[in-house]
Amino acid sequence: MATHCKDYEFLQIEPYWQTYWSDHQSFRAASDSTKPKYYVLDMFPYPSGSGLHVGHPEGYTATDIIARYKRAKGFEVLHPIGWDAFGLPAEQHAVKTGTHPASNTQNNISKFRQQIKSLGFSYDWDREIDTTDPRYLRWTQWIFLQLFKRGLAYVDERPVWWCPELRTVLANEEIVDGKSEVGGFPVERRNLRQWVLRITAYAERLLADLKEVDWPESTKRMQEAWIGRSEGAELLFGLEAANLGDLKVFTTRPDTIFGVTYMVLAPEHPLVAALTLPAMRAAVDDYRRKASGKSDLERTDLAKDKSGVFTGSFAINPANGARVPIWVADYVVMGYGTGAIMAVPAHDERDYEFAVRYQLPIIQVIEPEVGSVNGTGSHELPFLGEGNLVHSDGYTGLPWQIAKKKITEDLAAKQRGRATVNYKLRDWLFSRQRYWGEPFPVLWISSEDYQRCAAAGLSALPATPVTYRDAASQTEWFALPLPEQSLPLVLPDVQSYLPSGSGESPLANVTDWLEVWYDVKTGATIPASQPRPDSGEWIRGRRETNTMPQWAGSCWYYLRFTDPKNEQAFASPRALEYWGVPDLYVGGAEHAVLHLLYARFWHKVLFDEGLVGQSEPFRKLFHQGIILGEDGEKMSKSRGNVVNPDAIIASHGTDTLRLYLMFLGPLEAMKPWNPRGIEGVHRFLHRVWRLALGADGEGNPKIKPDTQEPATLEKLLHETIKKVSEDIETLRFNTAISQMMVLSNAMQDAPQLRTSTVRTLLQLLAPFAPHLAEELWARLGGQGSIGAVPWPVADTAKLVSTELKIIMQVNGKHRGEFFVPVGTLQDGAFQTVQEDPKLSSHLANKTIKRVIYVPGKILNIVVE
RNA sequence: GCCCCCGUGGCGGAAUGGUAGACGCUGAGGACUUAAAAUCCUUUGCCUGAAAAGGCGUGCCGGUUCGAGUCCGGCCGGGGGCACCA
Repeated sequence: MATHCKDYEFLQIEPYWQTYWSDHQSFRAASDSTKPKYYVLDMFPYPSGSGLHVGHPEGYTATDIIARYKRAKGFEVLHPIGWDAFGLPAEQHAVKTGTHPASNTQNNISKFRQQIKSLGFSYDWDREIDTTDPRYLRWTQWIFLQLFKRGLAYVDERPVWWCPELRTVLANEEIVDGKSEVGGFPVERRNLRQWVLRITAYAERLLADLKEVDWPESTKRMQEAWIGRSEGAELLFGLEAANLGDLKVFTTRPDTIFGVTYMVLAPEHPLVAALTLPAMRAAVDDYRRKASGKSDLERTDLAKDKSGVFTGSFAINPANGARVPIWVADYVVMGYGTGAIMAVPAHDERDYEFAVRYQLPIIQVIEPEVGSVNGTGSHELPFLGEGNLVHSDGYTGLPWQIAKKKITEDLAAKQRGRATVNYKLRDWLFSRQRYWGEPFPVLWISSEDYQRCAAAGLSALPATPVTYRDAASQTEWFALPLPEQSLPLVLPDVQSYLPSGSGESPLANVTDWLEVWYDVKTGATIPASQPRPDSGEWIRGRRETNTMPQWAGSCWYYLRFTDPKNEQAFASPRALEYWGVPDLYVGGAEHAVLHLLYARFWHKVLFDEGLVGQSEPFRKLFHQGIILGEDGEKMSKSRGNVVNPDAIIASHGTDTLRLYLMFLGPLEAMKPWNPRGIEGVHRFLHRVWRLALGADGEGNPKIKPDTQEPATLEKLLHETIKKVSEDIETLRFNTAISQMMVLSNAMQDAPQLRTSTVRTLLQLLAPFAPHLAEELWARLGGQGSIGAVPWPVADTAKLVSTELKIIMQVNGKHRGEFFVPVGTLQDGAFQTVQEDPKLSSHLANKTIKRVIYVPGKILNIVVE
C-alpha cells in the first residue's frame, strides 16, 4: 500500500495509483447494482494524429471530478470513453500513404488511450468503444435500417459541394468561407445522388422538447434558430397565362397582401421558363446562368446589391385582383418555402431595397398606431413594426395580427391559400462519397425483384419504396435493406483510396464487392462474377457506394456505453433501463447545433420504436470553455502556442495539471493558459503533502487522533465541506479549489490537527487530485481507496456562530464594523453603535432619518 | 444587419442587491543559506497622509434603491452564433 517516497514524487505516485485502480477495477460500472445510477459522459474525441492538447483534459477533468464525487456519494457511476474514429483526416492519410485508414486510426487511438490513461481519469475501460469497429458499426447500420423502415431515409439528386482537390463531397458545415474546412481548397456545386434523412419530420418535436432539457440557454436558442420555425401561409396567386395554373408563395405576413406590388421567383423555380416572354428570354436566361454559377457565398456577398430581371408575365392578387409583375431574383432561394414570394416593399426591407432599385411601386398597408408606445405615427418605410391595416379593402383598421388570421382564413375559404408552418431546417444530407465510413446496408435491385421481395414479405420495407433512376441507363433501381443477420456490412479492401473521379467513392471500383448475387432467403451474397447458384432465390444487386458521414457513429454512442459488448442488440433493455441516458453531458459548444440535433433526432426515432425510454438523450448539458494559448490566442500549431499535457505531467504531475485546469476560471469560460499560474497549484499540493507528512515521510507529528482544535478551524472545516460539495454539484470547481486552499492555509497555521480533519481535507481533494489523495490517505492509515469512502457531510451545528459581524454604514457607505450576539435586533445593534465612541462619532451632529438593519449583515443609518 | 454572451487590480479570477478585489500568480521587503533554489513571514487597486484616517474606484452616461459590480435604459469595446429563410 502506497509508495515510500519521502517527498512528493508525483512521477512515482501517479503511475502507482493508476495501476492500483486498474488492478482493483475501481471504476467498473456494474449494471446489476442496487445503488442509484449516475451516468456522466464526455463528448468522445476524434483520435487525431496530433494527440491530446490541454483542451481535451479540461472537460474530461470536470466529468472525472463529478464521477469520483458521485461514487463517494453512493452512486453506481457510469463514466465511459471511446473513439469517434471515422473521419476525413484518416482517409486523407490513407490516400497519401496507401495504407489502410484503419491502421492509422488504431495508431492514433493507442496514442490517445495512453495519454488519457496517464491523466488518471476514472473511466471504465472495459466499456471502451470505437465507431469503426465492425461490432459497433453493425448497430449503426442497424439503426439506419430502422430509419429506413420508417420512411425516414430516401435518395435524391442533390446539388452538393464538391471539392476537386479532396475529390469528395462536403457538407455545408465542412465549408468555411467558401473553402473546404480541411485544407482550405476551393469547392464547386455538383448534382449527385445522395442519401437524405427526413429530420424535418421531427422539426416540431425537436423544437418543442427543448423545453424539457437542462441546457445552456444559448445552445437552446441556437437550436431554435437552426430549426427556424415560422408561422404563415401558402397563398395561391393566379397567373395571367391561366394555362400555367397558379403561383404558390409562402409568406409570414398574409396581412400585407394588399401591399403586394410584384412577385419574385427564385432563379431555379420551375415556372420561370414558362413565364418568361420571348422578349425577355435572353435577359432571364442570362440571369439564371449567372445565378447558377454563383456559390451561396457569392450570393450572400452581393446581399447589399440586389439584382433581378422582369419575366414579362403577371400574376393576379387573390385579395384584390391586382395585376402584379413577376420578377426573377436570386434574393429568393429555392430551398425555402415555395421558392416564390409576394413582395411587399412597404413592409419588408429586402423587398423595399429591390423596389427602390427597379422603381417598383410601394404601397403602405400597415400604419403604426399614433400615440401608442411603439407607434410614433411616422410613415418612414419600410415599416416593420406593429400597427393597423390601411388601404386594405374590408380589413382596414384591423390590428395586423388579427388581419393576418382573418385574411388567411378568407383566402382559405376561397381555396386560395392555407395557414402553414415553415422551417429553416432542411433534411439531413447523410452520405459521403468516401471510403472511410459505415457502408449503407442496402442493395440496389431491379423493380421486378423488388416487387417479388415485397410480396414475399422478406425484409422490413418502407411504405414507399426508395428508388432512383440512373440517368445513363434509364433504369430505375429500388433500395432493398439487408436483413439484420447479414450485418455488419464491412468495408472491402481497395486498391486505392482515391475516390473514383466520377464522384463515387472508391468502393465503386471494387467490382466483386459491388456487383453481387444476393439470396433473398438467407441474406447471403457472392460476387456477381461467379455463376448464379442453382439453389436458393438469388437476385442481382448492386451495393451502395456511398458511406455514412462521421456524425452517424456519434448519434447513438451514449447508448452503446450502457452495454458495449452486446451482440444481440445495440444494448439490452435491462442495461437501457438501468443506465438510461446520461445525467450529465459535457463537451464543446462547437457541437451546439449539429451533433446534438442529429443525436436528438435519432434518439426520438428509437423512442418511437419503443427501444429507449426517454424522448431526449441529454437531460443536462454543459459546455466547457476553450483554453487559449499564453498569448490569449486560440491554440494552434502555426502560432506555436500549443500546450502539450504530456509535458506538464512530466514536469508537475497530472494532479497539478488537473487542478490547474479547474482553477483557471469558470469551466464554461474562455481562458488563457498561464505557465506561472500552474506553480501556484503545484505549491498547494506540496503544502498538503507536508501538512500530512513530516520530512521523514511518516505522519506529520502535529496530527493527533484526538486533539483540541480551535473552534474557528472546526467551523472552517465544515464550511469547506459544504462549499466544496455544492461547488462540485454546480460545476464551479475554481471556487471549490480556492476554498480548499483557504482551509489548508488555516490548517498549516494550527499548532495541532485532528487526524479526522486531515482525512476530510484529503477526501474533498480526492476528486480533483486523486493520486495525491490516495497516497496520503494510505500513509495516514486509511483503509482501501479513498474514493470508496463515503463523502463527508457538513455538520450544520458546527456552522452556526454565536457572534456576528455587522457592517455599519452611514448613507450606504462603509464606516466601521462591530460584533453582536446572534439574534440581536435592530435596537440592540443601534445601541451598540451609540455606545462605541468611534462608531457613534460618524453620527455626531447628524439628524437620523432612518435606520435599516439586515440581521447579521448591515446596519445602515440614513442621516441628513 | 439580426440574436446571444461578456467588460472587476499588473495578470487569472471571487463576490444570494449588503465590507469590491476571496484564492492564486506577479512585484516589493525580510528570515533561513557561504550562495542560490526551495520554503516561510510581511506587503501589494489608485490618490492624499508620517500615521490615524479620508477620498476615488467594477468600460462610459443616466436611472431605480437606505444601499448597485449585481437590477433598468442608452452608448462604447470584445467574443460567439445566424445571415437575403420571405
